Amino acid sequence: MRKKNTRERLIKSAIDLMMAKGYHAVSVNEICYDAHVAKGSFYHYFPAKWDILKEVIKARDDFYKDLFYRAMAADISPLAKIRRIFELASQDQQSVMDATGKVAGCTIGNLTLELSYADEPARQLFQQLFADYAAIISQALKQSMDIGEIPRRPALPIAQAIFAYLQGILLLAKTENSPQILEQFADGAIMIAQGLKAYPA
Amino acid sequence: MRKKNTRERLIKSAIDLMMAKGYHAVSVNEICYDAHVAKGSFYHYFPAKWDILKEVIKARDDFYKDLFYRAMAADISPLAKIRRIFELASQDQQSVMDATGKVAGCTIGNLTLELSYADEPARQLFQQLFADYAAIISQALKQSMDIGEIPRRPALPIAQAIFAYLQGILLLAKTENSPQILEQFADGAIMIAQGLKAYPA
DNA sequence: GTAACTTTAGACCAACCGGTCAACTAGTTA
DNA sequence: TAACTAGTTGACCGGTTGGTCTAAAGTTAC
Repeated sequence: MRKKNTRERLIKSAIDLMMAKGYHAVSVNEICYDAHVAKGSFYHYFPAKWDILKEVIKARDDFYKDLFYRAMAADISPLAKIRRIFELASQDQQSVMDATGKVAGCTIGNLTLELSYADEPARQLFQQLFADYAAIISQALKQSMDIGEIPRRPALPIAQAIFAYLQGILLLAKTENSPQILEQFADGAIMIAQGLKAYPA
Repeated sequence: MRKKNTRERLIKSAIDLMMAKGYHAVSVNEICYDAHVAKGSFYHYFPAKWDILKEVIKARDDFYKDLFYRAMAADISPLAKIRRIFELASQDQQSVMDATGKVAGCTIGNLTLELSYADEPARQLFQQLFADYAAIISQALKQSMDIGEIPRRPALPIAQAIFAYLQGILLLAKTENSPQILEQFADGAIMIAQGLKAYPA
């Protein structure tokens, strides 16, 4: 048969389903049904279920990195860029909610919680991704220090704290099923940026 | 036969396993095996798997509420009480790590992410629990305002932000597999307490 | 036209899932 | 001691899981 976009459709279905329900709660059959693909085709493209999970993580990571970089590229003050991350995340959650009726939270964070206890390789992968996001935030913090917007001090731990705060607010938005919460609580990140000292070495 | 502590053993095993692996990833068989109980006995005490999950949530909620109240009861400044929550959480994660080699994170937060998308009653339960924790933190914030430690303003949203931050830091501690992170980043909560304004009504 | 190769299809597999059930055991009461 | 009851057991149920496999269909090259 024609070598159509079967693989892409499978990945798209896997993304949609795993964003909503996580990894274990989504079955291979379910992905295949959603993508209108037979099971044999699934295993033609992916050696195991784990392999499509990697694609899901990659796709979501790309999406979030783009979101972060969009915030960084805005022509606003460095601190406002950090606030912008929360605003863009709020819009993202709003669009998911419009489509599904539910706030899904951050797929990366969700999968981290689900997998990183039992699956050490997965934990290390997520650790790396977290470090990437913190590094992006760290850039904005350094810019902010350069222009005297906030006091100069080690930026990375502050960036980690802000990213953790973002994840916590995403969890809150999920339990409240309210995307606006991300905007409402964005100021917390600014407070951390302004006030948090580096943690003791 | 003797009406021993079968029920309690099942609950204990369920707590241990679900703290580590979540809900879906733990099977009834696994709980029974761990508790040295036959499957029939499980369903003698619990109508369904969901019912033992409720016991797990209740037990962990009791534990965390006790942790929060211990922090509140300490003879220290209100802001220091909030910091104390992070210290106690750090000790808790450390003890879990000593026993299992892994940081488990907050069971309530973990189960929230796993269940609250597909299971609306569960989501509402977690929403209530979150509100309870925020209410406790809110008390400390009000005390802090009373003594002029922080500026007076609506306490509840600030408490919500601090609780969200705690959850985010717990996620970070889990990905880094490092309990100390909770202490290292406790200051972020103080920054939120000092600086965050109430969100727009 | 046909050979070689890729893609698709779904029946099939052992293992496991949550849950049921009838038989059985032990302690309590009469 | 006989009846009753609470507690225990594991075989068993239909359904689903992740994953396999063979055969057919589509595509390409000669």
